[in-house]
Amino acid sequence: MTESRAVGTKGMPREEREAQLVVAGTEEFGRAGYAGASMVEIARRVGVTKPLLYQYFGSKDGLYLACLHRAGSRLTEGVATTMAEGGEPDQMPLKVLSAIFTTFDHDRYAWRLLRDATVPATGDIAAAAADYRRRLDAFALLGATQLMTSRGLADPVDIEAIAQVWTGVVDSLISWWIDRPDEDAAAMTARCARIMGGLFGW
Amino acid sequence: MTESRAVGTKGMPREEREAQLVVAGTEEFGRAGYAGASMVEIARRVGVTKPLLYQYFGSKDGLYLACLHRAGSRLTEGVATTMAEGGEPDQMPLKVLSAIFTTFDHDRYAWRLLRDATVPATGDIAAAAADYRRRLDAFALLGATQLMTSRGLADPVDIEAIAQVWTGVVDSLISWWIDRPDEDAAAMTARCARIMGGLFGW
DNA sequence: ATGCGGTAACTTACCCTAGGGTCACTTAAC
DNA sequence: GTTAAGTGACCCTAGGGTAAGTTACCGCAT
Repeated sequence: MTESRAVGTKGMPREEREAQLVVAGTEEFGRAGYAGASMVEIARRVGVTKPLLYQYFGSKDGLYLACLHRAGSRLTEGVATTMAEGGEPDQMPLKVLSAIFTTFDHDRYAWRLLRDATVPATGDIAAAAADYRRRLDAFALLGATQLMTSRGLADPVDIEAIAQVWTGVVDSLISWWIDRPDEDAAAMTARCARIMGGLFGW
Repeated sequence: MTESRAVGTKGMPREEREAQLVVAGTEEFGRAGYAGASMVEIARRVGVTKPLLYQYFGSKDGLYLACLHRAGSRLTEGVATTMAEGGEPDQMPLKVLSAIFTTFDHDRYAWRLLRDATVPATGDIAAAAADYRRRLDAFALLGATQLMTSRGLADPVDIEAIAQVWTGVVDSLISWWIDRPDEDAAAMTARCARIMGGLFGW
């Protein structure tokens, strides 16, 4: 903890402090949601006061957007890379999960920012989050289509539903993981492999 | 809508008005979360003002608890009844889904109250919600255990994870359903049957 | 080496509004 | 005329947002 420094201490360069604040913000927004999170609490976590937070990010929305863009871009890039590698449709879900777990091992709340229901219904945040969700949903839809056509189930609305359920599965796996900090990405991936094997009879 | 009545109109009996307010509250809390929902907005939906809401429910927490208890008891009772009927482990998930869809066809937001991350971390609401979740999780755990032991997968931690994923699946199905008001409970159940058939190769 | 400005990091103390919560009152119905 | 349904107008606090100042560091000229 940066702590008990005298007033006016220079502290650390802006870039580094911003990174700290984005990490703290991601955790707090992820935990309590946009509406439930408090700016002073986020500042306090880093050992700094609110005005600095506002100087760097302008507003609560500004901070949220910074957190959201970091989470969203890392997520979409990671998933895009994994999907681009291709492979058996049956194997894709596990590969994608593995990529997500590895990327967010030390940042487990990030995923939740894209699916926070408490952000204002209109505005920059809603638009940005919807955009990231749209991109991820497109991947999910692609994966679901490949998986289902390989099994002769082709109703497009069913496939939409499957894609959404898939994101819900990721959601709940991450929530479960958040509550078990000792389980690392590799263990989590292995667990999912085992579970899917058992459930789908592979 | 009860609308444009003159001031001081007797209106309707308390019981009926309370029921309306609980319905409106459930929708608003479900949509925006505890932290994001506004009491005046909930009153406005019913065509009434805030003081009446407070006279009947005492506080925001009081209203939330009323909504939560209605949702939670209906849910746990419905699931308990369905689980008590017994049947093939493979068939239970669909039976439970069917019960949930039927019970909440006209009250689709109710499910979300049990899983709202924006309620204060301590206090009556958190305790009550945790209790309902605990009961539902126990059913999920039971179902997951039966399903998995029938397939020779017995790691208890894996089963915990499966149970949690199951609740996440319900969550995302309901979210998907909320966005498609024309799909009724029967259609939703049929869709799930089709999807599970395709995915699990039944 | 020292003093001295400029700048960047950071704070204290404040403003302002949204929204939770209350009071005193009005009117319809029996 | 008593009671229950309902209201307009208010209070108060939490929390988003800001203004003005304080201190440390760095580069530089002497």
